[in-house]
Amino acid sequence: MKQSPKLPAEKRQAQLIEAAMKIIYKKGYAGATTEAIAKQAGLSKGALYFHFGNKEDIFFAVVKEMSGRHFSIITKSLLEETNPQKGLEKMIKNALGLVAEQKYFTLDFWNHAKRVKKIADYLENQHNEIEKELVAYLKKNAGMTKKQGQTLYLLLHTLFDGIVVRHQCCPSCVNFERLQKDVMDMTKLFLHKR
Amino acid sequence: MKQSPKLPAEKRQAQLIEAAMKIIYKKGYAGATTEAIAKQAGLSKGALYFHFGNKEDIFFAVVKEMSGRHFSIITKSLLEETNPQKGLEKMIKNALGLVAEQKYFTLDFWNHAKRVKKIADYLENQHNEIEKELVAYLKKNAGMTKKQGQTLYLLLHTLFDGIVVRHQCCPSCVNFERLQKDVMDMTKLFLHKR
DNA sequence: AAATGAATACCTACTGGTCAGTATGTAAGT
DNA sequence: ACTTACATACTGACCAGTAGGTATTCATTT
Repeated sequence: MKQSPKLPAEKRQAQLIEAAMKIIYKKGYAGATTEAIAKQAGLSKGALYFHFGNKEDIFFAVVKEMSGRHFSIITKSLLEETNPQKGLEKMIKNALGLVAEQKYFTLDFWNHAKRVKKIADYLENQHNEIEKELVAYLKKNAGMTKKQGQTLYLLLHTLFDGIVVRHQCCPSCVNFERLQKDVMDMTKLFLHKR
Repeated sequence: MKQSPKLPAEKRQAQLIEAAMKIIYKKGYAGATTEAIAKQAGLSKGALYFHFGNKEDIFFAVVKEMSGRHFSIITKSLLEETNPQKGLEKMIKNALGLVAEQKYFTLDFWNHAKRVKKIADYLENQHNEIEKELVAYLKKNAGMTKKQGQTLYLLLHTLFDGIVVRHQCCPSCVNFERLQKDVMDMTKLFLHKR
């Protein structure tokens, strides 16, 4: 293999992260060999290791990238609507869109991430950040208390996680439209009952 | 190591299955070496392989055993109550009890199971069997149509899955009592709104 | 009752494949 | 010429599965 022209570190790393995301998504963490990741990026394993200390660092970089994208999509959805019902609906719709388009974390990601403390901590922190955003949004636009906002978030997150699992374990069972409607009903109930 | 006295095949296999369950629960499928499983059973790897063809067969046997126990707990809960609200509550309570007591499938189980067709098929079949039981129960005791029963099951199952995920990714986030109450509210809503 | 032989359930040492990570070489760029 | 980003060949740890050995058990024979 001819040596690739050099690239600035951050461009090269972004390329490697994209490649790793694809392979890990497809084969799971264990199945994603560093060889396969390097090949997907059109580079050598040596190049991969030049940029990342070990396989776990690669995975962490992938998780951060994906998590950042999710965060961005969610907060953007909320920002676009001041009506709480509409804001939540848009958020739910877009979040489920990620799953349907196979752009969200899989069971395998979770399974590995939770075993690595720094990654688990990072994801928990992201979880808290999103919660903060939503709670602030609901407080401002729906007059909810912090506690109520947190409860709604937990419930929605739980439903969402469940949908991810269902989608992966039994794709034919999951009717996204139906579930989206149910999740929205839940949201409505919560907004009007508190 | 002194050779263990012989046991009837089914007793020995049950012993190995229990051992495998423990180790796989603790370390995940990949982390559960055949050596560790054998050691947990107080036997040798050779003995393990005498009874099971390969590691996957061991895992399949474990999944079947656990799944059978879940099925039994769920159907028993329903049988004990003819009042639908009470029956569902008992079922939900006992199901969540499995999770809280760390007796239910983990992300790791799912993650591996879904990659092995015969296991995925088996679990899907179990899923359908439980659905049948619940649908029949709701039809008989709540006058629900099959479709409605199926929808409620999917929703409950989704919530349940989400709770499993939450519990594993962030144990401190999961207030079982709170979530149980929310799940029951969901159920109530469904029972009264249809 | 004790001895013997056969079957089989179990044990131990081994094999070979896999792959994360590394040492060394070299091409790209200044 | 020098630095560094990248490539290649290699290393060693790990572990599922296997081959050969042996202890346990039961049935038969003495």
